[in-house]
Formats: sequence, C-alpha cells, structure tokens
Amino acid sequence: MGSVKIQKTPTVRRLPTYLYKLLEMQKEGASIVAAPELARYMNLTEIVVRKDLAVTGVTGQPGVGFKIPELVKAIRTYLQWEIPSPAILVGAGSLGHALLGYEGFEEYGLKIIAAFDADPAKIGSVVYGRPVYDIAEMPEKLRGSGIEIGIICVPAAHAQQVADQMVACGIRGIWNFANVSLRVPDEVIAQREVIAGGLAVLSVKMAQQEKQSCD
Amino acid sequence: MGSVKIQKTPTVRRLPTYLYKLLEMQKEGASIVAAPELARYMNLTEIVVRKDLAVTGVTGQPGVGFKIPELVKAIRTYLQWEIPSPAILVGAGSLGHALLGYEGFEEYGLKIIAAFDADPAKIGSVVYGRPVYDIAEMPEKLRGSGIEIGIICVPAAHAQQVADQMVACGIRGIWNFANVSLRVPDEVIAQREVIAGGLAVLSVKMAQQEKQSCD
DNA sequence: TAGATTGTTAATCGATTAACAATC
DNA sequence: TAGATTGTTAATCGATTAACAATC
Repeated sequence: MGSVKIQKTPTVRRLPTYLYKLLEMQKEGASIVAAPELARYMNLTEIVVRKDLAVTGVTGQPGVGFKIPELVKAIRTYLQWEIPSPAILVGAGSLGHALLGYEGFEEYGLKIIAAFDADPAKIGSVVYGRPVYDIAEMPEKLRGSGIEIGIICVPAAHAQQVADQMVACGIRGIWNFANVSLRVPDEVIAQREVIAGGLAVLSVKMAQQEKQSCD
Repeated sequence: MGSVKIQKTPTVRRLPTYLYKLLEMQKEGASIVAAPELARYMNLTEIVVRKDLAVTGVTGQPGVGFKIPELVKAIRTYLQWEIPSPAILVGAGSLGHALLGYEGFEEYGLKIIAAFDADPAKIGSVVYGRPVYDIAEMPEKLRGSGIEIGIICVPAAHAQQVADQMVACGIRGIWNFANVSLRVPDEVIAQREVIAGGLAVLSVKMAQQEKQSCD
C-alpha cells in the first residue's frame, strides 16, 4: 500500500526551501553561498546545512562556499525536478484555485495542465489559464498523455473515489490534500498533506513558550 | 528567534490526524477503538500508535482498546485545542480564501474571526462570513482583543512586513504560508508551512518506486 | 600566513521497532 | 480459559550535534 520508505526524509523536505532561497539569491546576482549564511536563513546549524547539501553530491570550496548554479542544478536533479512533470488536479474548489494560482510550481518540477470537477457550474471554466473538465472525461483526457501525477483537492468524502479513478487512468503519484488516508495499490504513491500538523506544532510551541515565560 | 524546541514532534504532527479520525468514528456511533485499527488507517505500526496515544495520558483496556471520547478529550487537552483560539488572517488571495473556507479548523482549535488585506478591491468584502479589513486597521482591531494567532497568506515579498506588524499588535504565534523564513523576536513563534516539502517527498518516492519496478 | 569554510569521523540524542509480561 | 490488546522495558536505527583535520 504505497509503503515505499525513503532515506533522509528531513533532508528531502528541506531541499525545496534551499532551492527557492538559492534561486532568489541568484536573481539578486549572487553566485557563491556559504553554509553559515544558509543556516541563518533556515534557522538551522551550519552542520545540518552541509550534510543536507552533501546528499546532492556537490562539493564546496573550503574557505569560500558553494557555487549557487551548481547547487541549483544538483538539487533539481536529486528531486527529479529538471523537467517539470505534467499533472492534473481534481477539485476546483477554493483550495484547488489556490494551487492552480500558485506560480512557483514550475520551479518545483510540477506543471498542472488541467483540472477536473463534478460541478456543472465549474465544468468548462478556465482557472488561471487551465481548463476545468468534467471528471467523467478523465479517462479519455489522460489516455496516452503520460501524465503520472494527480492532485486531490476534493472533500474527504469523495477523495477515495477520485483516487481510484486516478489509479485507473494510470496516475502513479497522488498528492492528497483531502483529510483522509487513501488506499492505493502498492505501485502507486499517495502523499498526504496534513496542514493541521503544522498547526499542532504551533499550538504546542506556544503553550511551551508561555510556560517558560512564567518561570 | 522563535527557537523553542519541542519534544516528540512526529507524534504531535500525527495527533490531528488521530483526532479527525476519532471524531469521524464517533459520528458513526463507535465508542471504542483499538490501536491496530488506527494503525491500519494511519499506515503505521500499532506500536507507534500506542506510543503516540500514551503521550496524552489515556490508558486503554487490555484486550479491548481505548474509549474514543476519552481520547478525543485528551488529544484536545494536549494540543490546547479545547477552546478554539481566535485568529486573524492576512492576505485574502486565493490561499487566504481557501483557509477561510475550510470548515474543519474549529475542530483544530482555531477560529479565524477576521481577515486583512491591502487591496482596496478586497477591503470591505466578506469571505465565508468573515470581514476583510484594511491592513492599516490591524492595530485598532486587535487592541485589547486578546487575539494571539496570526496567519500569513501574502506573497513572500510582503510577509516579513506583515509579520512585523503582527508582532507589534501582540500576536504571539504566526502560521506562515508565505515562501520565506521570517525573523521574529524570541518570544514569538513562527511556524512555516512548506507544502513543497511534501511534493519533494512524493517526487523522491516516485523515483525510487520506478527504480524498484525495473529490478 | 591567517581566517574562514569545507568534509569527515565519532558521539549524542531521539524515534522507531522488537520482545514480552500483564490484563481484560 | 483462550484470544486479543495494552503498556513497559530493551534494542535498533537514523538524524543531529560535536570535534577536527584539510583546504582555499
């Protein structure tokens, strides 16, 4: 049941943040960056940064730092983000709109090319340049397209059904924003995004902070 | 700089998912749940589930399981979610809309009571029942309100400025959806939500899966 | 050369997993 | 009693942190 285990998950999760920061620095004309600088930005120690960057295989210059373009390329290679993967999104509600409107995904190896919905009021519309099709048309739209990534933004109650349809249409990776755990075949990856997890961490940190300031 | 370290972060991140599932089971009339059942749902081993539930202080009945209402109460207490905290949201763009439209936050201890934006076209509007005020009015609207949580949904370029304003208005916890690392005073918590992290994990898992199926 | 940073090797810390007695 | 599940204690695994020689 999509039980692939990967190594260094914390590092993998941090890589997009490095990538984004490096691209920003590049825009500002920088070409070299040292670990301590990235560490300050990321709120990490410089040792963590060096270990993280090491997974990409890039080596820096002692006393100097790392070449930004080299790092950018290596992170993209490591994450398989060199060529953006085409993806479809199901559920053109408010969250679907937000994801369709986010312009940074191309930097993150993702290119959402179409959306699907079951609501007749939405079908046929265009959201941030992407067409919204009837979900019933998913099989024909995806056939032979080579699209392997599907994003689920439907209410929890419909998510499993949408996932089943996606799998039937050849989707191999599902990015799930619905509040349920999906059942998918072994060869399909389902990655669930639980934003409430971050809220829980915030709550506990605030409680702890409060406790400390009372000491 | 908001450098509170908390214990058992992985467990804390999982608690909202347990909570949501337990509430669902409760709606369906269940009153008892055993660790193996939750484990199957969460794609975890039952030992992890028992360790997770143990932090709440609830004890189960050997051979039977845990009382659902007791677990629900204990998780809420642990996360300080018994009484929803009032919060404000800044940035009524598409992501802001999505968060304002999400109805599950009350279960997660959060009650967004108002939004702020700088865009005259948005100021004065009402989004999912919440008023959108001019961001310039934040100080007066927050004064004496006791609101301690702020949610940032503005573009990265404006996020630091918004964070500074929030801090000046007495906000103690910031849930940051902008693509930047914020600088806040020691006594303020800034929790950044990096959804691209999940996408990175999905990408790496898909690559690994592909590699495996070729063996 | 001096100062800064890298990359490696070892030590610590914490989370997950395993084993098993206790309990309903 | 037999079957199932709990909770505890110990073992393993992996990530973070520390120490330091090597390099520009």
